[in-house]
Amino acid sequence: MGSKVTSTDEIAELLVYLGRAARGVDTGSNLTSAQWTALRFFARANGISRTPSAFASFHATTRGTASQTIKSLLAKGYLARCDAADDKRSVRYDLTDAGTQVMCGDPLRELSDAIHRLDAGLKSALRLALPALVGQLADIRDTVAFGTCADCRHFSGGGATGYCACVAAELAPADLGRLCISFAAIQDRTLVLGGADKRKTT
Amino acid sequence: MGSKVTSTDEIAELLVYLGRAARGVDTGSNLTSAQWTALRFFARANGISRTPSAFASFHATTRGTASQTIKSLLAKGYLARCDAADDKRSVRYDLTDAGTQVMCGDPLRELSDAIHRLDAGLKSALRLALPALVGQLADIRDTVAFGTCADCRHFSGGGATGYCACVAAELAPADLGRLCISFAAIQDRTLVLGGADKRKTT
DNA sequence: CACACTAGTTTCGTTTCGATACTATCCGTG
DNA sequence: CACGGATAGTATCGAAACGAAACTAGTGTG
Repeated sequence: MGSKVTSTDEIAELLVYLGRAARGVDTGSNLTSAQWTALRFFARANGISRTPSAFASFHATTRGTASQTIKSLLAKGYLARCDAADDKRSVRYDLTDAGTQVMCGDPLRELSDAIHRLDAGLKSALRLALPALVGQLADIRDTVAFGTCADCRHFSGGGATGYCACVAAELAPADLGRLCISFAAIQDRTLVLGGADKRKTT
Repeated sequence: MGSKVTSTDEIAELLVYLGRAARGVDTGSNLTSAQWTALRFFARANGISRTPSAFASFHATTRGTASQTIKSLLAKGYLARCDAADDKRSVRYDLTDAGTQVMCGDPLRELSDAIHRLDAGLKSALRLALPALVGQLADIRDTVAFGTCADCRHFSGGGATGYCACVAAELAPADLGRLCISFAAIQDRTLVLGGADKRKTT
């Protein structure tokens, strides 16, 4: 094989291309690409997911590297250490006010603008297809996926609040719709392999 | 300001996430992420686009870095220097047999598989939405976009052959459907999902 | 309580990448 | 034709990003 190019391959290429192009140009506040990804993650993840380990698996890197990235953001004053969990090993990082401030200059905004300009049909198609794709990929790799409650198998109930079968509790409105490390994609397919919670961190 | 999260932002995040996750695990043939991207590009670009400069703008990097990546692939014997243009400054690189061989182990295959498993409707939606998105992004940034003839404004005529208004000539079948540096996106694409509203597997 | 395991951090060496400078070639203008 | 200015490609260097490994500390299971 190798020489036959299907539309599937083309889609894959475009995804990689967009993912790289999305890094954009850093205007002003000089953060590196990794730092932006981290800041974005901590801005968007729910309480139980704002940890170095969770960010490491989200960013597909090691915990050591993740720790370094976080440290640099701490030094800049954009993140604050905030350990308030029952597990004393665990550390939670929150965005500071300066952190939320600087997020306004996120270079990803360019990509958001481009998406915003898309035809509404195309946009909602993306809104459906991409989470599904993330789920498929995580399934193939047998790794953790990330996603938000709306696409999560653990979630039930709609409206302003809802129930998460994973933490076994009603969700705070603030955490609803945020990135979650315990996310498990809803699969259209019937071939789902069993485990609801498959985690693997090296 | 920055705290309201729209579905647009979610899409952008997912694209970045997928783009990074798509790097996959390198099985066997140890090429770096940049080297894979280069190899993929030279495998998929048409004649006038297989140059260091074109790759540099495709990969959103500098010509110097692009040159280095290419050099490493030359050393491995996956690319061959092949300057046959009228412009003596310009250099064209082609994949060697070993290069096409090694492309079979492309880690991007995992992502392709994931796409392949998607519902057909979602997949064709991606096939429409992503090129449009690339076009919008290039438009906002005022940079070059990359794409294939099917989505290109310069292209007309269908079937096995077609006319490219940019090179002002009929295209060789081999170059039809390959990446082109002179690509210009068709702007107003809308999603027309046929009557078959798909929700199920296969 | 011993053992295995996980969370987080630090250190170190490799690799990668961007900025810069340099050469060769093309092209337009007088 | 000569002379700039622009463009294609390359080489060099320093900063950073990253992965691997070692280390500390807390958890939980037998």
